[in-house]
Amino acid sequence: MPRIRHERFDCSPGCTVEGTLRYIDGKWKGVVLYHLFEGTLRFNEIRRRIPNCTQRMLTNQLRELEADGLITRKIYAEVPPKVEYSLTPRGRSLEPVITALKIWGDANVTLVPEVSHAAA
Amino acid sequence: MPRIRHERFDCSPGCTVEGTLRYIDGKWKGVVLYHLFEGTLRFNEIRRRIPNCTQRMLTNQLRELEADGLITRKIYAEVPPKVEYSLTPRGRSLEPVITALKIWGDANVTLVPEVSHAAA
DNA sequence: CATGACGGTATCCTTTTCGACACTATGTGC
DNA sequence: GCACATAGTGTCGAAAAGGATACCGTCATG
Repeated sequence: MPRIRHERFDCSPGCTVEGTLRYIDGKWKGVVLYHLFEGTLRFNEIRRRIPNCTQRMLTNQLRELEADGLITRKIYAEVPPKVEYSLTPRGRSLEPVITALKIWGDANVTLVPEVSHAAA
Repeated sequence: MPRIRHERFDCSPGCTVEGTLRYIDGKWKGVVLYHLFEGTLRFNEIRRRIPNCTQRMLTNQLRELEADGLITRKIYAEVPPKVEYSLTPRGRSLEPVITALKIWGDANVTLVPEVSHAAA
């Protein structure tokens, strides 16, 4: 959960940039959203796509995304539990943002093991 | 300084999304970059544009942006110190990303004082 | 002589984040 | 009767991020 970056987002024109970051910040939110653009996924399907994320962390990130109205959680009252996650329209509207992030990353981040101050 | 999100960015296709976030995460980096798109700015010019950011924090953010090769720092050996910050080409290449962030924020974040789990 | 502007540092402390690990319930397969 | 899969929750502790505050040197101005 990112800190509350500001109380209001009108302090300067660039503030809404931070406002958006508030939603997609959180160690795994970007990737989770990215995978949900493919379509609805079950909990463990997401887990398998993001192996480094612990179960607890994934739950947290999903809960925050849900609280922010970006995804919905659909529970099936079945015997082996089944929960499906999918994007809300609001979540889907983030697609250009995630795409921009991915394009830049593909061009500038690709397979860089240590990025600058990682050693500090 | 954001934690090292992954060691490598090839774990899944969405990973470069996180890779990009690594650069613009940090409480004030997004806004700093945003303001530098206007053009070169001196230290205190940036400060005045982001009043809620403490001097120490601003210094930190600028140093990290510099270490990541997104901005350059030009020191003039003058009597009242003068330091100018401007974007590198790499930093400027983030413009579509910041713009996407801003567009979404303007449409979805505008003037929301408390955003969801802020009270938690 | 004191104050302010400039561009920072250093130190301390609190809050947040995140990872490890254990634990839950139910039903199925072996 | 035991393990496994599902989708979680709870607790603990370390590390990182970030805020508050004080301090630095120099020159100009009042």
